[in-house]
Amino acid sequence: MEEQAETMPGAAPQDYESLRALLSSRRDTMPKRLKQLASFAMQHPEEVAFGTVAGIAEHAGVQPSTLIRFAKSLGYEGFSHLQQIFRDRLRERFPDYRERLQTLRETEGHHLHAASLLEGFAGAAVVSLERMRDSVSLEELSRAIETLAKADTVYLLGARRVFPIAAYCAYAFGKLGVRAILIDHIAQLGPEQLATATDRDAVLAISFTPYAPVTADLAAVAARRNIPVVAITDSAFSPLVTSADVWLEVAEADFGAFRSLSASFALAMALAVGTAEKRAER
Amino acid sequence: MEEQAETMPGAAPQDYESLRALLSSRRDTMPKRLKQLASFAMQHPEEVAFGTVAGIAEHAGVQPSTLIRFAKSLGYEGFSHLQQIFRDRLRERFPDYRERLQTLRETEGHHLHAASLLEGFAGAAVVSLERMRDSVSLEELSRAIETLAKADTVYLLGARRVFPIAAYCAYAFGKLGVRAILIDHIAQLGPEQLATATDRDAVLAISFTPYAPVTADLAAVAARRNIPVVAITDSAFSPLVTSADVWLEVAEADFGAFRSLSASFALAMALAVGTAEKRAER
DNA sequence: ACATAAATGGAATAAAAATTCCATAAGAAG
DNA sequence: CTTCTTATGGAATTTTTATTCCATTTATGT
Repeated sequence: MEEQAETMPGAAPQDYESLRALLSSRRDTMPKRLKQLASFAMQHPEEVAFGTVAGIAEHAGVQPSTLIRFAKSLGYEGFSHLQQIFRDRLRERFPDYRERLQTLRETEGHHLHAASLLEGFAGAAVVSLERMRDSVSLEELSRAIETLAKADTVYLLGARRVFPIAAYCAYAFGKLGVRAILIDHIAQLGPEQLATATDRDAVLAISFTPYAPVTADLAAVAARRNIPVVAITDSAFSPLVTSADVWLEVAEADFGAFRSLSASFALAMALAVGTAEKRAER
Repeated sequence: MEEQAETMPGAAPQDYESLRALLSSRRDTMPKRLKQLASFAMQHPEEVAFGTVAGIAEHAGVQPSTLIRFAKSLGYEGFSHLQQIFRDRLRERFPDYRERLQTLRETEGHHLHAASLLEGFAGAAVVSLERMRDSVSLEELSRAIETLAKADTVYLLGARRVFPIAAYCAYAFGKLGVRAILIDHIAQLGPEQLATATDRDAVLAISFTPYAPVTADLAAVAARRNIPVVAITDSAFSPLVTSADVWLEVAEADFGAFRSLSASFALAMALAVGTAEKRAER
């Protein structure tokens, strides 16, 4: 009775999709570490395709031997065998729009609408990002980073449609160890939330058409009090421009009535990380 | 005078396109076996990316040692180093990537850092969006839209990193005339904010690794009370999956320690608009 | 044709990687 | 609480893979 040992007798999935399915179906019965690995593998398939046992184990936070156990528990002979599945997947696929349109065309009526909505928003986001890549002034971006890096505390200003960006900045700055205060204007306390700012701090203000009056007003107040203002906005005609020491222009594309926020997010992230790194230099 | 040995002093191409260029420029001056190998490599790049020295040597009809000589003659430390270039190309499977890097390389030192940060975050966003386009299940997306369209009120659940998405949904649903309540968990009142929800409403829960416990907990509470739960999450192993009636998978790419949110945003927008339109049909 | 340098094949060696094994810990069943 | 099973971490081992080295061949210039 030796040797039968592992779970599935040779019934290991031979392609990525079946593997994915198997993993999903087993997610409730897997031991902790194996589950952890399964999750990692689905999130970083390229890493599994190219990495070494030791490297992947480290990134996934498990022991090397766990990878082998994992592969065997799925029916493979060893990790190398499992890795082959991940590699095959990368070999096959190359990006093409042709394929995408084809898929869209083949989508049955029932799902067609959902498909085109998703395609539309994803498309708008990609366009925005592409456009930003060669429209943002690096000169200004560097200056913005300088300004924020010098500040003691960064006050984050963004209302309505762009509030999510300001909220994300609060998260990112926090994680990076940069003191930041999100002016969320709760109970209409915006002015009071900003009241503690001095000229040794800085304001990061975000606003797009139609410009929320609060943001413009508070930015103006800050400027009058000599607090450095960095602005992210969509044109030279924005009310923020007059209050800003440095301003960055981002033109987002829209789909239907909704404009993308992707480019602004990317820009905000670059600002946050840039600021933290510049501070670390000191 | 030993050790200088190889042709180019460390000036090895760092990306596929430069390598390609170097190879064609040397086409006429290369010795027979190296030329043979160069030609093979250009014709079977995947094989070079995935294969072993012995395997590739056999296919290309040369000795294993020739591969090492080949790599060194191009300025690499060894074959493994050269192979990395081929692997990177498969990882970053996007057409104009090359062009991007070129621009980056031309950027002057002063702004280089800002430029690469921006490029990195924009790149991660685009990768996420592309990936989502062929990984999201339209079937599930349609079901999610159905579920939300039937609901009286949509309760929005998202904490920490993904809070901005939930906040944006609140904005979008509001504009579209769909009643929605953002559970912002202010003063730790999350459970109370959700208390008024009934089985005629629905919850839209969003959470990615590392999953914020609140979100999982509240989603579980909702499920127990028979409130339909739609989840946006990053893998089948997410704690949200067990509570969800429908769940949508989005795997975001990251740059440095920060993961993109672009794909999730696009998906959330599609959900919101899809929901509003479906309601209008009635 | 000869001398010299460059290129090649192939075995030997070194390095890196995958896999096994076992002691211990955590968990389930009684 | 005890016993038995399953899961886990980590070192030891084996296997695979890359690289080096050198004897031999092939090309190059005089």
